[in-house]
Amino acid sequence: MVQDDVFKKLVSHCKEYGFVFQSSEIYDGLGAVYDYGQMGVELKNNLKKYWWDSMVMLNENIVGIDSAIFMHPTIWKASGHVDAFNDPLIDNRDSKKRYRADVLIEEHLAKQDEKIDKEVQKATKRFGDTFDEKMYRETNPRVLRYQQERDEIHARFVKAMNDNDLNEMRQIIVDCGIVCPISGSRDWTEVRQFNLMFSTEMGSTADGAMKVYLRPETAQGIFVNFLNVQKTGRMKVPFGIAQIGKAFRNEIVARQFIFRTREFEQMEMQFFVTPGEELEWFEYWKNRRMQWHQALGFGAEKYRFHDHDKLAHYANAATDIEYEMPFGFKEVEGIHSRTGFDLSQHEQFSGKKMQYYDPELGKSYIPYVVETSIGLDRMFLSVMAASYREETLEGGETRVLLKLPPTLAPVKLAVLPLVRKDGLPEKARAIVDELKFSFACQYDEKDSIGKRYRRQDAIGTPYCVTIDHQTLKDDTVTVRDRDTMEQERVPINALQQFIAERTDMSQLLKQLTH
RNA sequence: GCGGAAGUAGCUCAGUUGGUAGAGCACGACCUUGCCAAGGUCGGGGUCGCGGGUUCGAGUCCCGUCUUCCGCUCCA
Repeated sequence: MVQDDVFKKLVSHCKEYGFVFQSSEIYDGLGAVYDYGQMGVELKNNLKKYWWDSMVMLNENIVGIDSAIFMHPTIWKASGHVDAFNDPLIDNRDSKKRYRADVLIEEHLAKQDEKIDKEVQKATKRFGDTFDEKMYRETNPRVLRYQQERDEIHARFVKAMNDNDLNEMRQIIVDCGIVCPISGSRDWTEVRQFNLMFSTEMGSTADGAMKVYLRPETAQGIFVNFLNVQKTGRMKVPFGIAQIGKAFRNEIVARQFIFRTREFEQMEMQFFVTPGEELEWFEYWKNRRMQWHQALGFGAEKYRFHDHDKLAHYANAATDIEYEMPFGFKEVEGIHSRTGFDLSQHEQFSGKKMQYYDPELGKSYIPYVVETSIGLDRMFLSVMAASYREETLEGGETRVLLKLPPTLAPVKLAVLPLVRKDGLPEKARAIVDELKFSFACQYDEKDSIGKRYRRQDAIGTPYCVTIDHQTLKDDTVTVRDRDTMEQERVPINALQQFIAERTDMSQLLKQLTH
């Protein structure tokens, strides 16, 4: 309830101060699509830089690429997305619940298996040691009948899935008398196909256009360029390829502000290793990635790993890094040991060898992949949630501030003349003109100095430089710290260094190297 | 997609039994003050989410629709 409140305020704050706007707002908005405003884009760019530098700059065996959003449609067959991202869905009219039709049928088949096993178990008890289970399964009329029913349904189900026959799937559900677990009713809607991939057409429609997809993940752009980068970059396993880019998923339900959107940005790094070493590297990247998050200083207790119990078909280890959002611990980053699945698939579908010749081992192999994949928009949300504060000051006044890591702040410093006369504005402008080549600066002379400080607090500006009458005499200014609200006097010619050593990206990156 | 709630100025909200839209903050100009927001004067800004309907008249009642939030569902 209280947390809910905080979340609402955060969303309002994002809009009011130009961080995040709803897409197409003047046309009533477009569902689950958001735009980043003048402050948001700066924060987002800084997050990208933090990630990119930590990957590409700090690791000599990691390089970046920027692959196109459009890719050959066969790539999505090879990756499994065409099949896996196509769910046949069915609704129960009484409970209003939605199910995956294939899951309902699979569950029914599993129940059928249980029934048979029960019969066998009963018989085992009855006959004791002399019981021949195999014989019993093959000859007992009741078991045979159950088994036959089950096999028939199974055969129909497999065929329906292969043919993508939605009507048949519904018919199986009806024929099996499958009921909704909630309502117990058999009042089912039609089965509808829901494709999580957006598609469009490439080329002239007159002479038969090609259906192409908007990529549902950036990873495949890395896999299909694996050999290009390895060969032209003379990369040796183990090495990694990093990429930041947009991806698109037509989510059935996309909610919770920018946590789940239909158009989103990923920062992914695929690390290619010798098969057999992947689990060590998986551990290595788990720790490296957690360190990256925690270096932001929001507190270690805000993060946790969530290991997957159920692994995807391509993975042999997987974990999420979760951050405690106002609505609970939520996945921000995934780390997966993807084995050789992706490259093998592309080898098979493209007919091209996707192998690496290892000079040390003296042989070729398909490298295994350890993936780190972070949702930039989620990361953005976690940073905003972690930074948003409402403070009560001595004297009962309140202030709203974004306690952003200075390195990530959209504006590094505001330059403020204490009064709008006596040449102070001119002096302030001169300072901005000098520092704007190094830092994102803001100049503000409107309203009282206290009000201006609060405005900067609200967008997370770490330092406010104030020009007063003493400045005119000795060329010093006061620098006010966002978090402590304390001021210190700094000579103008020392400002550049003062701000740099507190806001430069290297300050954050240096925490990662030990 | 289903159920529930909501949508009035940039933000937070008020608006009576239906009678032609308000407040605070924010924003702009000027004056004043000058180191932690909310002094003074003046001003800009809303076809009340959108579209229908009922009515002499709809922010208010009815229907549809869009968007957001919560729950369900989904998230290889």
